[in-house]
Amino acid sequence: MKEHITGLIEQALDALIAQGQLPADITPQIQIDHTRDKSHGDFASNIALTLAKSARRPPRDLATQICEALPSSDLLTRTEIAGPGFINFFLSDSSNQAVVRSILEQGDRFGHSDVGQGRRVQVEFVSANPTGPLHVGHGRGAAVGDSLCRLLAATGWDVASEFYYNDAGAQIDNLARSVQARCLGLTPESPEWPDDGYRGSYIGDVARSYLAGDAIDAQDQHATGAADPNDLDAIRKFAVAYLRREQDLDLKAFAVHFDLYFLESSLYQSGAVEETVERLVANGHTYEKDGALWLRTTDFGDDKDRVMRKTDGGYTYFLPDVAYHLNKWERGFQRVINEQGADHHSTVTRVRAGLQALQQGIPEGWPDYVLHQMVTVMRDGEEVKISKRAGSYVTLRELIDEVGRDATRYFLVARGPSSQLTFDIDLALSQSNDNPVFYIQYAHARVCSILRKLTEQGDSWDADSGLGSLQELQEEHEKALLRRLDRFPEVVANAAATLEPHTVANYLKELAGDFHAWYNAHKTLVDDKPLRDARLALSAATRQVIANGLALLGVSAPESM
RNA sequence: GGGGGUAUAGCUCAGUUGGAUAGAGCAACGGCCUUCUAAGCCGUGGGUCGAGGGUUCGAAUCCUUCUACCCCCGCCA
Repeated sequence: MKEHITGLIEQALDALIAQGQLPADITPQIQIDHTRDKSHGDFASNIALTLAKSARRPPRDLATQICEALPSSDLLTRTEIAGPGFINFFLSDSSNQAVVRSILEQGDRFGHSDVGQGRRVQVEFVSANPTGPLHVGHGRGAAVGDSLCRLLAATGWDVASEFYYNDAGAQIDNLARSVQARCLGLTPESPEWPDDGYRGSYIGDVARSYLAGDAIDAQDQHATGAADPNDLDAIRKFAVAYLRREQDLDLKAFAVHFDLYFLESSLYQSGAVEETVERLVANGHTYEKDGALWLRTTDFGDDKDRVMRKTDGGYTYFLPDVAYHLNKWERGFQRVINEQGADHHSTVTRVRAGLQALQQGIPEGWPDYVLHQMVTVMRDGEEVKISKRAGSYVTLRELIDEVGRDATRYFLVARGPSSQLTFDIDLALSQSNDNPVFYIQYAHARVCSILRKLTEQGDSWDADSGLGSLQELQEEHEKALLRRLDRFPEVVANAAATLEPHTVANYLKELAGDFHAWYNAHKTLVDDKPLRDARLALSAATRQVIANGLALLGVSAPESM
């Protein structure tokens, strides 16, 4: 529709230029906006305002001329000049109602598009090391990352989701020593407890399971426990598998799927890390200082250079990160999106710098990052500090168990990633009725209920009849709902383009609001059959869009509540 | 000290990328269920869009300077 109006304006401008009313050298940027206030029509353009200066004409005069030059269109009933020089476009009823047919015809594909054109995109998210269960911060990453995958898939991208983790570094050693200490009967209070050991009670669970000889099958890790508390390698392997399995269960409960789990250790085994170092050295972006090997990241916008090989010969974490991203590039992902917590912000510059220093033709701003700000958790009116080492934090699983998967996902995805998020458990529990996710789901369930009622009455609904009598939809509530439904594809496209899933959540809240208002004001199952069928068509279309939108957020659309 | 983020109603937050009179939900108050699900609807009150300056037809939105809070700034990941 926007394209249609843009085309009309273009024709009008061309005509005015041909008549010599406008200078030929203007370069109009035609912008069509949805109106905020329906008294301003359905769409508005500021074209006369932006052209006023170069045309040296008062904007309202210009607007009048443009309006007069507009070709006629079946889709419009009228245009008007308003305010300082806006041109408002009023759509005909039939063009407003056409969206119902589109929705019912396209079904669960309504709102999808093909802007991605089948290009590949990789989304990496969560990427938690297997040193403990997933906490609420990981949950935000999971909710946002998974929703991004769904949005990108819906807009025509070929999406690959990936989870990257370190199964061999210092933190894993720490994990193994912590589990070993538990195997030996130590507790975090013991004087012999390892420095910086993981203190959470789950470490004791891992130790017991190890000693019991349990067999662990995770998505990508398998191990069997042994009785020997002195076999640190066996403990390490077991602990990693055990905690990976825990995380798998967390992710499963959250309905989040990964196409690939990528091990940092594989980059060492394949020689990718060494190769990366050699290329960086060969390209002359490195130097030796204090017995360490440095990368001159300041050449690429960092505020200071970074150590890549430590004096002990080991590599700092960011070097495998660079090797990993080179690997992504070499796998053919011209677009990569990394969703991570904002506390990893400093790695963005370093990884990009390392990739530039490799001189492999990787674009400067590659890869994309979506950084979500911290989640603070409130319980009993107090902030719960997240500390894996101290073992005091709220796990994702606890949240899912307490407030449900749908509410948890919705809460975590409904805010812009760049905003800090407070997850108030007490609020989510005690006032779960006020949770917006129920409000949206309720709208969906209500439509299902109407259709059930129809069936109970021994009646059935004829979609063709409904689509044939859409002109019956003349109530203001119905027009508002039609306008809202029409915007869904644009909302999806915009959310995918800006990587902001929360805009879908906001849209759904508004859509549900429009529906509830209509539902209360006007009965659907009326005796007047054409009107009834038209309303059923509108209801079914609303249900479809709610279901499609919730699917993008990974939230279910229940048929009854 | 440097980098990133945030600041909008009492609280939690939107604000369609610079448009017309800044919006929801909670909380407060008052209404609506013998009628398709009241987890709903309708109404009332509530604002110096952190502060100052700038850009222009037009700013919550862009630029700039401050202020406050959060996160990073390790040869940890």
